[in-house]
Amino acid sequence: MDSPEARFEELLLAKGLRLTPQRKRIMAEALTMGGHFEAEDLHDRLRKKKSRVSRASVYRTLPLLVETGLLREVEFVDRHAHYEVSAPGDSHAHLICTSCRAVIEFRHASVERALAEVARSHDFEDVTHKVEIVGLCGKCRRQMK
Amino acid sequence: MDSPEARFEELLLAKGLRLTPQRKRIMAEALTMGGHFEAEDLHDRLRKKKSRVSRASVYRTLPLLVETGLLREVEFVDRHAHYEVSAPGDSHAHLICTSCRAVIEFRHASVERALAEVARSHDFEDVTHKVEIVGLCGKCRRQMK
DNA sequence: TTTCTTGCAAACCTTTTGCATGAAC
DNA sequence: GTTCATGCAAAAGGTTTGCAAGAAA
Repeated sequence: MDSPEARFEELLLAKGLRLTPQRKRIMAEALTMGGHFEAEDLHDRLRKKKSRVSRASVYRTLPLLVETGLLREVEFVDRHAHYEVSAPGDSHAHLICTSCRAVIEFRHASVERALAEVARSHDFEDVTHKVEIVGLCGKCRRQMK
Repeated sequence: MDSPEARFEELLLAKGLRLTPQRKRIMAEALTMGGHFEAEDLHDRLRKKKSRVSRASVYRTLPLLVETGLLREVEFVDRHAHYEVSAPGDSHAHLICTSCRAVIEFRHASVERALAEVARSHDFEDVTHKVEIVGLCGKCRRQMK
């Protein structure tokens, strides 16, 4: 597997796009973001570093990073985009508590296996998938009683 | 299982809310929507029927219908809410083609089973879950080559 | 030099909200 | 009568876009 930089460059090349300092900075910073983040978080971090990149460029670059596979879009309870760094082979999903808003990651081979089977049986190429269980965590459930 | 009307009334009662003509109309119309729809679609249909209900009331009522279990929120590729009528026990998920935007429903018992197991093992109550496979359908994949 | 990219600010679009009026209970 | 809901229009808030200036190839 190539380095992130190389993969990003490759995608840009393939699309006839240019490798600009802004895109480099956005990519580099995105890869250092831990956990989930949104466009605004990334833009803030860049601004604090005096890495002058416009909000528009951040918004324009994020989809490219997703396309490259360096980021993944996650979390759909909110109505705006959330991202996380995408470690290949490290697919996971989220349990979201509607009461305390906790987000618990989970990994479960049999979910993955079942989804792979679904994609195969529908002649569908699974580029990415999103799995989210929305409900109540044990703590909140107990507090309600 | 009670009728939709009864279930909705029950929820309103439980929350100290009122059964208004607007809420009734919105519920009735929502249940006749086939496939996926958005708030605006529902509002349009009501307007065409000269069923005067404000957009605000539609937006305020949709979450109540989801809470009642009459509707389900689906589809998260777009950034705004999509709904579908929720037939109990008829949980299903979606394959979404990023090229032709086709949305294919699928049902797969082993996905359901795996998710139930995940919820159980995390002491989590699964109120609803969302499963979406994003990628390329067979037709688009072949056209690309 | 051509084409793509940036940054800015304005536009967009869905959703939410404040407020006065009106209706359910 | 109280409390809640409605409708309107305005605000909100994330995201997109038109455009002129500037940079990559």
